[in-house]
Amino acid sequence: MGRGKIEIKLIENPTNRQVTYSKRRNGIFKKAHELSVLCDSKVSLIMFSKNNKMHEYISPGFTTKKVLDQYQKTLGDIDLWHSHYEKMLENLKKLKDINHKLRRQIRHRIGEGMDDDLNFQQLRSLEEDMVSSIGKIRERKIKGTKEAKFHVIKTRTDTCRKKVRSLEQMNGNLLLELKEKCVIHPQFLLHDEGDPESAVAQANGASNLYAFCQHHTHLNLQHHGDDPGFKIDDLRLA
Amino acid sequence: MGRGKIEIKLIENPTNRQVTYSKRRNGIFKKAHELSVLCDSKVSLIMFSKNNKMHEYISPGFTTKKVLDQYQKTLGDIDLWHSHYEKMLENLKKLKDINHKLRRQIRHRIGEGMDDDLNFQQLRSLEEDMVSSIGKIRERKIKGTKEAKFHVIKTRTDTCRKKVRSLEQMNGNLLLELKEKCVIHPQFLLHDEGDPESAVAQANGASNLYAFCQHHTHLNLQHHGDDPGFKIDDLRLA
DNA sequence: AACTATTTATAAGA
DNA sequence: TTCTTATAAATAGTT
Repeated sequence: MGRGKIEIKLIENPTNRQVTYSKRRNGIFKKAHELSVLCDSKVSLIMFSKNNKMHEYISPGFTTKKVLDQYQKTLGDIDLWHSHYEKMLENLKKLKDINHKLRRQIRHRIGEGMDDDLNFQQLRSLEEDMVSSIGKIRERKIKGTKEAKFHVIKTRTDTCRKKVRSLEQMNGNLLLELKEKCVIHPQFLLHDEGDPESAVAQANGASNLYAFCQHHTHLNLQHHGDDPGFKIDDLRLA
Repeated sequence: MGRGKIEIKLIENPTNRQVTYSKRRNGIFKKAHELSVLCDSKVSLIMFSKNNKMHEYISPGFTTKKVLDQYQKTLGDIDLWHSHYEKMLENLKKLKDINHKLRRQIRHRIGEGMDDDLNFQQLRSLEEDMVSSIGKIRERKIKGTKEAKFHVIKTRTDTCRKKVRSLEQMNGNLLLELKEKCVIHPQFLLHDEGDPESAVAQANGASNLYAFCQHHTHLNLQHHGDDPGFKIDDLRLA
């Protein structure tokens, strides 16, 4: 309807297209409104232009939320996010349930909340169970003590060894110094020589000490924060 | 546009209205489609007639879910169910967290999972705590035993009393029978009379027995299923 | 559902 | 964007 008839296909000229979009949009909105008045019907009209600008018409006394609700209803609750939402509700309920049970269990184990819901047999079994648990904890405690003692001893031993090595190296250095002096003053050459193994041991000692330092210098923290184990994305709409 | 001009107001005649609804609806759908083709725009058109029949137009390559998503986006995620949904996600996460912690606590209390995450001090405190808890459980067990014994005694006493009452009533009945016989054979009238209190006691005994029966007959189960403590409606869209 | 006299929407131009 | 206007399209009332 206009000066000339047009084919219904994409309008290539952007300006022209924009003008047509604007005019026809208003036309549709007007007609949508007329329909909702004439026939008392509810209309929801949402449009996005090519540049993603949104325009909306909604019948008076109606809301987009109502439209969506009724839309769900009409389609029998099978579509869109509804089933997803239901699953989430279920999940929530289950978690609450589990939570409740866990809390109850703990209450019993700390000797509370047994007045209403535990019979004698259950109390006896709980007691037995806890006695055994305490046993495990004590074992663990003892094991922990032993390990701690062992650690102390091991640390002491290590420290001792380090001192020995350090002293050995020092010894080696002194020996070398001594040798140099002997070159200058050959008269000292008679002392502390003729034991090649000693020199080897000293060299190894120094080498080991160096290795030890390297080892500690290159230690890095490998722990990278906490992992919540829960991705919000997992529960978003797919 | 038509044979005559019409005012834009509700069409009272239902048939007429239905026809107009149908015609104009098609007109709008056609225009919506033309717009989406001519201007490459996305259109979502949802209508409900007065009798709640739904009709929908959606641009090709578009879905109602996409419309909704884009709608949310455009309105800045502030509207509709989105915030509600986010709250639910948060809730879910919190519950999972709490659950995790509770499980850990229980693991510790049954003497498991202590290798990585409990130091000696914590183990000692846990042990102390559990010893005290066992104390409470034992107390409770003893109390339970006493109550059980008391219950046995009480039951025995009650049974005994019931027997007494039953015998008293029987006695009363026999006495009445005896009196009747005395009317017929007055020669027996000399035995077992002249003690009015005895008759009163017997009458009371019988009355009590009746009351007891009534009491038990009218006992009803007052427990009405389980209450999940969780209303799905609470979490629906308001 | 089809027809058609009329009204309405709008394409092109300003 | 808005106004104008010739013309296409939609549709109210009728059959």
